[in-house]
Formats: sequence, C-alpha cells, structure tokens
Amino acid sequence: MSWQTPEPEDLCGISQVCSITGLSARTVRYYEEVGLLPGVRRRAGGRRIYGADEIERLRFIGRLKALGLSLAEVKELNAVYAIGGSTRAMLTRLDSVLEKRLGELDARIGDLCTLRDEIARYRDRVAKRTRGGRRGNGKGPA
Amino acid sequence: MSWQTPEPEDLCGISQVCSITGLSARTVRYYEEVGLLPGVRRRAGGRRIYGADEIERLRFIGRLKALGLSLAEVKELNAVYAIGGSTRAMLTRLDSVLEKRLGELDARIGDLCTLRDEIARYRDRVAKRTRGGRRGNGKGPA
DNA sequence: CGTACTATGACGCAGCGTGATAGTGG
DNA sequence: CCCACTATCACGCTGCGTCATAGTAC
Repeated sequence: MSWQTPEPEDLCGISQVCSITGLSARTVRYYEEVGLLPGVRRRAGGRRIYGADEIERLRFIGRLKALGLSLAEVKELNAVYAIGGSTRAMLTRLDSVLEKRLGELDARIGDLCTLRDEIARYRDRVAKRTRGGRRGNGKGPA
Repeated sequence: MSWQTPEPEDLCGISQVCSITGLSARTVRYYEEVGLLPGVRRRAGGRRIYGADEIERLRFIGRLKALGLSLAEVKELNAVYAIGGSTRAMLTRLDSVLEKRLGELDARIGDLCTLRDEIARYRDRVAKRTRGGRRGNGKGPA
C-alpha cells in the first residue's frame, strides 16, 4: 500500500497563498514560471492549487529575497538542494552565498557613505554658488 | 553681420567623445535618444558630430549620474534649466534634489546595515544547523 | 444568471550591453 | 578595394506591475 497523499493535505487557491505569503499572484505565478516553484498542480478548470509544500517554499524564497538574494541565487540554492538532496549541502552553500552577500553589502554601504559625503560637499558648493554673485553665463551648469 | 559659429568650434566624432567622457557610444546615443542631448548635428553621411557644448553636457550628466541621480532626475534638471533659463534656478532645484537624495541615501544605508546584521544572524543560525545533528528531513529548508 | 476570481499573453519600466546588418570615411 | 568606424534596429537582462481578453467557480 503506497498512498501518494496519506493525509488529506489542505489545498488552497492562489489568493489564499497570496494572503499567507504576502506575495502578489503575479509574483507567485512568475516564480513558478522561472522554475522556482515546480510541479504546481491544477484543478479541472486549470486553476492552480497549492499545498503546504508550495507555501513553505514560497516563504523560504521570500526570506531569501528579503535577505537581498537575487532569484538566480535562490534558484541556485534550490538546485543545490535538489541535486545534493541534502539540507546540509544546501545550508553550506547558503552560508557561502550569505558570506559573499555580506561582503557585497559592506562594499555597497561604503560606496553609499562615500556618495553621501560627496553629495553633501557638492551641495555645499551649489549653495555657495547660488548665494554668490555669478549668475547664468549662457553656457549651462557644471 | 551675424555668424552662427564665430569660432571654428572643434568638432569631433562619437569615439572621441567616448574617450573624453568615459561613456560608451551606446550610452551617448541613448542619452540623445531619450532627449538628454538634443540638437546633435550630423555630417553628410549621417554621422554625429559633437562640439564643446555637447561634451560639457555629457560630463555634467556623468557627474549627476555619479551622484546617484536617475536619468529622469537629470532630465528634470535640464528642463528646469531650459525653461527658467537661469543657472540659479537650476542650482536651487539641484540643491533640493540633492537634499532628497541625501535623505534617501541615509535611509538606504540604514536598511543595508539592518540587512547586514540580519544576514549575519541568519548565517550564524545556518552554521549552527550545519554543524548540529539535524540532517535533512525531506521537507526542505526553512 | 451574474459576478468574483483566475489563466494566459503581452507590453512596460531603467539603463544600457550586445549582437546583426548595412552604410561611410579615408 | 579594404578596413575601421558608424548608424539603426532589435532583443536581452531583473522582477515583477498592469492591462486586455477569455474562461471558471459558485
């Protein structure tokens, strides 16, 4: 005896999934379209039905996205998981991705701080010129 | 007597402009296409020719872009300049745009720092789970 | 029967990169 | 005539939002 669904498995439609995950229907369908959510089942009329698995995966994707990962990175993690079949392998990979992400974030933060100061200085110069005597010279700004 | 070009005006081709401004030919043409660089002249064969004005404007655009402004914002500044005709008016507008930009940057930097810490914590949890005894349970990660 | 939800498809955004193809300058 | 440079499409990328149109559930 081998059931495919030992439990009734509470299924729901896309709008339920949206309210649960906080994602839009477009986003959920898009994730499926790009292969992040494979094997979504349908009802007779063609409507999608989602089980706990799909919701779980969507939440996982949502968390990774909130961590700033691109869909390509999420896909890669899923691939690692699918191939290795091991959560441990995926977690290791996830760890290295997150480490890389941390480095990038530090760099980006540094860039933004530099930019911030640069803008502040530029703004000072602009303010000075606005108050100063030099009016338009017909040649445009610089 | 009213010359249109009192001075010979040193003109050059797009490749010269690219090496001077550091922009790609595609970018220069794109800026023209979206209206940031109007009135570019052509030679007989249809090739673009650029004078000091165009180079100046491209450099200005480059600076604003380096300050993190979008092309829409640059366009708006140019429009303000074109309408008001006054450098002073444009500088005032530029100042407010830069101020807004500073606020956004501060917010963005704050977000990124939060994200950074969040990732670091998440990474710790992942590391613990990887070292810990719990292997894959067939339900995927979370 | 209506009406709310859904599926599919396609276009749109920023800011160009990257070809393909054809013409031009020297 | 050759070769480098150029012009003009036009599609690709990210991550969906936003119609339009048609079908489905209740």
